[in-house]
Amino acid sequence: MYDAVLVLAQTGSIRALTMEGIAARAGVSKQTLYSSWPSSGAVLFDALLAQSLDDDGVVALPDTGDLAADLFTIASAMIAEMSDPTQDTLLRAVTAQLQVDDALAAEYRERLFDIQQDAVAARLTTAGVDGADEIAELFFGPILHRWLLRTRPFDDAWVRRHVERVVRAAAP
Amino acid sequence: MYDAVLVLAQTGSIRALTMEGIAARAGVSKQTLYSSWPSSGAVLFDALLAQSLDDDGVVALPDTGDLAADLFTIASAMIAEMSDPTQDTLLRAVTAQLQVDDALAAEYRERLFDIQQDAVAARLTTAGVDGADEIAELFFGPILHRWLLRTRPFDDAWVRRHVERVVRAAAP
Amino acid sequence: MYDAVLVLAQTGSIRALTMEGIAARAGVSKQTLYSSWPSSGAVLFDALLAQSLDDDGVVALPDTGDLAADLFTIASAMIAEMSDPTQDTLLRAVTAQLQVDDALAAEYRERLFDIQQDAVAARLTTAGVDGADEIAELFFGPILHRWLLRTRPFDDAWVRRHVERVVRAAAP
Amino acid sequence: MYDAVLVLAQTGSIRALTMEGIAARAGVSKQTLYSSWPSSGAVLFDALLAQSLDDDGVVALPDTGDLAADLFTIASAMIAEMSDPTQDTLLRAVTAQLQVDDALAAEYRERLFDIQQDAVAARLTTAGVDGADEIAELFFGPILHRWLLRTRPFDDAWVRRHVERVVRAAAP
DNA sequence: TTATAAGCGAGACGGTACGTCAGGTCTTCCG
DNA sequence: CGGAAGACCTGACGTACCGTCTCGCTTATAA
Repeated sequence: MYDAVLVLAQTGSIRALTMEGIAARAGVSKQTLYSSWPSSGAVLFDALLAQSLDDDGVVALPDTGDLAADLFTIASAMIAEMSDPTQDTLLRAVTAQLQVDDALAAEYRERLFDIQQDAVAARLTTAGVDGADEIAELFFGPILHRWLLRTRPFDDAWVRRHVERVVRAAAP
Repeated sequence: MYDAVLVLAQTGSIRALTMEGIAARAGVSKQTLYSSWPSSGAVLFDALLAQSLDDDGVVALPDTGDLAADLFTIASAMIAEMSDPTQDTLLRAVTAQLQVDDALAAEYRERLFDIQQDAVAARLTTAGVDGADEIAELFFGPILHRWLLRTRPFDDAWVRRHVERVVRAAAP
Repeated sequence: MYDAVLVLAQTGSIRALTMEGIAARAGVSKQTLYSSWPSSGAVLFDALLAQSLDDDGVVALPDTGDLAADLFTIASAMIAEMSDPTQDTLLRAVTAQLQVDDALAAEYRERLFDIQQDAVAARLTTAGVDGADEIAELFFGPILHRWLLRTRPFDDAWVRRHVERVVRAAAP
Repeated sequence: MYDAVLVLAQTGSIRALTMEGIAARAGVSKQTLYSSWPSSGAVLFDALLAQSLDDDGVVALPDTGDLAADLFTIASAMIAEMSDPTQDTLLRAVTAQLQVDDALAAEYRERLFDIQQDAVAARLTTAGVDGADEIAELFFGPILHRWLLRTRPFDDAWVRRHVERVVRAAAP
């Protein structure tokens, strides 16, 4: 099932990611799809999740003792993921649905976003940062911003500067 | 025309914002709509723009000499706008379309986002900040993040802390 | 099982008489249903049969020596049965299926219709009528006609006149 | 549109006469079909009507002065029509729907059946028959009966005998 | 002033996808 | 090990919008 989603995300446009299309591609009836997911957004989201978990199974963040270096590593990994065309297509499709579907948005927060953010916040707390949640937002926000609005491509130098700024802002 | 969009954005759900619905509400044929805009996203976007411009006509940012205070004012204004239910509905509908429609995304950047960002960057430059564009991203990113993911409601205290962090990060 | 059919025929519309619905109502899996009957028509038909047989067990026609009186009795009984809402619903559902399903139609003739017709034909033969089968058709035809097309409600006076006409037509 | 229906009625089984199939065969969208007819039964019925009217445009019954001969002509024409495979398929499909759809049944009576019956009743009245409506029922009933239940094929000898019986029953 | 054209409303149309229902088949698992 | 349970594919249902199109009716300009 997820394979079908991924294939469509790779080959077709974002518009091809419909319940009808996924069912057809997976050789599965629509009914079967609807019995497992209530909407195309939910399927895409789970496919995304499955895809992410294939990689590492759990969100394990590095802790080398050097906060800036670790944040750079984390950001680079995120960006690499978001830059993969398949992931990008899926993420954008899901993001579009999140605007429209509150239930899906809540699930997204619970099962994907909060976990990431909490992990980063934990790493920040380890480094002695106060208000780690909000610093985590400061860390994620601009990355989301650049990706969502496609204002500028990501590059390592920017990531490095971004991390420096976050670290500086986190200082007491 | 824009009135129709706004009425639909107020009363109906986000799903009601279709070409068909707008045309019907405006007492206009679909053809007339299509002759002015290529997609529902474009209509919504222009309605959004028109709505914003009704308020002030131009993006005039304050410059009291106190950077933190000015950024707080700017952020508060943005947040107030994004918190208005009508604007919120419209913005989310447009944001959803931006993921799918590249042309619309480009127009959005040109006609709405860059202007805001450039204005803030200019204000930052005035305050002697280096790399103002990236600081502007740092400023907007977390606000977008909170709004888009609805992680937490906005409140003045958070805005104040956020601005402080941005200012601190901008320091040389 | 038949109970489920009858309950559905009473309470729901004719459209509720589906394999799925009957299985659900009977608390039985569809497979169980299919293992005993090949189609919804067959279930309905057997339910109909069971229902009829509950009443008298066998088609026993009166023979008082007065042909017209006996035909009137027979017709009245038929009409009473067809006027019962539950029976009516079932009969119409079966009749609809008969048009589509030849096997069912054959079974219907063998197990329900021919028996009735032969009984009437036998009664007619007893009364010295030639070509009793065709007279039986003359007897049943208009009743079926009125019921099927709902042209006019049944009433005793009409039945009486109808029987008279059949008797007159049967005369040598 | 009607062509599509007729082609399907000829080539496919009675089960192929669906809204989806008709639309596809006619090269028309389902919406267009639904904008003209509320159900497949209605389309089939109109196709049937159009087909009948193509032949003669109006129900013109013969009046040679010889009632039995005229009834024979009428019955033969009816039977010929009902024996045409295409017409037969259509008629059975419609008949099946009539059991389920009251609105369609009413329309059928008004636009097809009553007209036929009234014409025959008028011819009977011309011949000095009392209660012509009920005699018309006596005339149509057994024909419907034989066709509907497929008890026996039609043949001229039976039709002749049937007409004789009707005439005899109609005598005062 | 009248003819001509442009613009607009209305809405029909071929499509695609939606979400649902029922029909039959096939596997699985329990007694 | 045989039959009940339920998952599954299929196909049709009726609906909502999409983007294109044709039809008349205004209305405004030019002859």
